[in-house]
Amino acid sequence: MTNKINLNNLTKSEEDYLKALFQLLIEDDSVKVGNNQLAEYLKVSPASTNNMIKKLKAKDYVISEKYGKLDLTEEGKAIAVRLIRKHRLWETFLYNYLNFTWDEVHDVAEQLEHIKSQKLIDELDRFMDFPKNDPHGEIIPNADGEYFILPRITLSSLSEGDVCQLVAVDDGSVNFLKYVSKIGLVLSSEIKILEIREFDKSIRIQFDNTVETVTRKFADNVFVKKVV
Amino acid sequence: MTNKINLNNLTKSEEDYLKALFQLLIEDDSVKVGNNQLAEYLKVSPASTNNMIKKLKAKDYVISEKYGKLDLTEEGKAIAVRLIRKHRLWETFLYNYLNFTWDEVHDVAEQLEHIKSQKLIDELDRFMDFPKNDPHGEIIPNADGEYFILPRITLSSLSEGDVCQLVAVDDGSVNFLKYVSKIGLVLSSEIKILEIREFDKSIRIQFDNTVETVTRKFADNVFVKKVV
DNA sequence: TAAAAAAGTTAGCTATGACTAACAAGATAA
DNA sequence: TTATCTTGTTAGTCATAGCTAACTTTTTTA
Ligand SMILES: [Mn+2]
Ligand SMILES: [Mn+2]
Ligand SMILES: [Mn+2]
Ligand SMILES: [Mn+2]
Repeated sequence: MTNKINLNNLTKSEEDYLKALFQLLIEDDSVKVGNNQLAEYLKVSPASTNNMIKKLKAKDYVISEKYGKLDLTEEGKAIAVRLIRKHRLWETFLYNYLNFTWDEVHDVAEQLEHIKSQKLIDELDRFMDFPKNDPHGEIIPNADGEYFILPRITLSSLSEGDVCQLVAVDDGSVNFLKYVSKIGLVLSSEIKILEIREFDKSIRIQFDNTVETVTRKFADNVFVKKVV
Repeated sequence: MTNKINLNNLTKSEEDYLKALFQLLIEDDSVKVGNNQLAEYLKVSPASTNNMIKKLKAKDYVISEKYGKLDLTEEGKAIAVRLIRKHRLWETFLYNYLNFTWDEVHDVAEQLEHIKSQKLIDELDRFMDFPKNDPHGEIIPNADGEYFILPRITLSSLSEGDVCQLVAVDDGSVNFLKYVSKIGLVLSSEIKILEIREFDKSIRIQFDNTVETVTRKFADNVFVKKVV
């Protein structure tokens, strides 16, 4: 009787629900996650999530009381972290070896993360010499299933005159990523906040001798660490 | 209106059926393929294949008359060939870059061949510098969808005294492939037929200073070209 | 604190892709 | 040529995973 978690008898859907719940639980730190919120995140109906949550509770991956909020068991979390590890390793492979761009990697990694083979992911990791971060700057969970969150704040939380360094970008929107690339921002870019316009909260930033004005919504998706 | 075939709206099952039918049609050259034969090959019930064939006929990938034999349309064939291309490119990647063994690649490639991304497969091909053969010796169909069959005969078809070179092995059985590796046979091995025992058709062969006796069944799965 | 809104649940439907059991058509053999 | 076997088809069932519509519970607001 080993202690190893069996990742191999979950459907693609079950995996996606566990990963989504994990991501909602860490995003809104300590804020409870509800059924409808999960439904909206996954773009399915509340009836669908309610149904799946029942199944995942029966399998001891999810905990919740009737009409109550959702939580993951340790096993549920472990499965989610392994999926995130696979997702980010594949994104790194596509980006570093197969000429995929920032905005192209996510959708294909969404498919590749469900391939069932422990050896495949171990060897991919070794082949790339155990990368630490994915192309969007996020930390890749290690083989032991340890999940670390990059210390970061959003660009929108800074004040005029602050200087920061780009550490990660949200990879949820292709259009956003194309936009980031187009204006020339890359990981580690040093960004100075020139001006925050009170009227619409738009922000004038400077980096690499470029000056751009970006919206608050844009700045919410850019993660930085403060330098000055 | 382009001439391109849309590979992206087929389910995994539909793809597997088209590929299976293609492989049966080229294996038993010109011999007709029936519903039950396809069912046995795919290890599903005849009712299941009958059902799927109806769907594939409606989509114009398969041709057949009621109670008649099965055939693929040009479009059906093109989809099958593209799947085989993906399968063999992934096997090559796993074998050449990720330390997978001969017998390990097939099952994972069965999953990877269904990932939907044209760029992924084009770039994987380029990354490996356009390999011509997969790890079992089979020819990888090119990007234009051309399918070539390796000129070959089975080891079992040779006579005493013949000398041949191993060009491919059947990749259907893990146990068979492990056995081939264990006795030391590799692609391009030069094999001499020392003796064919009439009693049970077992064959004594010699290669690289090794002498082995193999069964007829084994020799049926070893593909060679005659040297002498 | 009662009404309204939001959140969660249930019932019943659909599609896909398996299955078994019963049946029909075609091929083979006596 | 008729009986038998093989092959193919159909009907009906199940599991998975979606959906809508109706309902219940909880939370918020007036
Ligand atoms: Mn991603
Ligand atoms: Mn996914
Ligand atoms: Mn194979
Ligand atoms: Mn397949």
